[in-house]
Amino acid sequence: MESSSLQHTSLDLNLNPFRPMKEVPKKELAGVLARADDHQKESIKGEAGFLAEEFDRISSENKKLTEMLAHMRENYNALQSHLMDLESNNSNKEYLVIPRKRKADQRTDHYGNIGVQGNIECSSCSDEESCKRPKEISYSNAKVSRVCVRTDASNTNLAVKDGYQWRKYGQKVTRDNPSPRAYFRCSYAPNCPVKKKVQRSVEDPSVLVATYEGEHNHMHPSRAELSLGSSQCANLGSVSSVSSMRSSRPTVTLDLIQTGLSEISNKKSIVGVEGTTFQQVLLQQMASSLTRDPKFTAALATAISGRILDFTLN
DNA sequence: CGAGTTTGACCAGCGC
DNA sequence: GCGCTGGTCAAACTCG
Repeated sequence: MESSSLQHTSLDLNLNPFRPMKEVPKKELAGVLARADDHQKESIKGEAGFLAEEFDRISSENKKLTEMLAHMRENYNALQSHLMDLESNNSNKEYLVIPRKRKADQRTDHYGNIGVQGNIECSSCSDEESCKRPKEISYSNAKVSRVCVRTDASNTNLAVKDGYQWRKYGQKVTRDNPSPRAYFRCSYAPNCPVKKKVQRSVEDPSVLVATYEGEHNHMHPSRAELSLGSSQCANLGSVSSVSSMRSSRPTVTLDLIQTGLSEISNKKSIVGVEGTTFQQVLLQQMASSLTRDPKFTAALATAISGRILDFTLN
């Protein structure tokens, strides 16, 4: 995310009553007003006064909301810079929190692979007891990264397009999340040890959380295509390059609905895309919440009619 | 027919 | 030891 994504989020509702109205049929309104008698004019004026007050009140609310938004934006920028600092500090550390370590991860699977943590394989372990690891292990090669992908919540497909070729080998419903977790292996290269777990976020079912383990031992498919002259779309690159962090790692969110981009070349482009999509999502959410609010729509109708009355009475 | 997906069974680690 | 849980296997199935 980028601070620039929040630069243009003020609530400009175009409610300035003093703005010239080119689209109003003036002659038509003048004719209607001329036909009305004095009593009707009086009542219209009274109503117009009330509506003007109401409009002022709403305008001040709008101003307050705009100020609140600006304040939130400042807080967001401060948090963003703080996050960047933490991320840059963590990039020098290669400590990963391993929730569990199973013997199966060290054994050779039916693909002839060492487990995903093969580069930290427990060759020195003489027995089962000595193989037990502390929860926090220091090692430098194993990569664990997490990528969030925004998708349609109604879409049950757990596929996360990142340019690689994945083969699903299992699915499981976990305790902490009602949505199933899908397990994938990289099938682009026969001996690629990379595995991927995809599960919907508990907080937001429209977000798929993909956890990548290990490093690809082959060229990225898109680069292979690019080397052949195909430059149609860039890809995520090595997923490991997106993020390799601790358990408190920040995540990268791609909005595939908004952008239609399924593949992005690097972190920098992800940030850019996410900035614009974040702005779009924010605007959509604001618009939908406003249009769903009957008070707001009534106030909007009042303001519009106020403009018409201001024009006709002056 | 081969590659990929589904899904129930199985295995291993962990806590009690 | 037992039950719970996450991860993996593999037969059956689907699809192009």
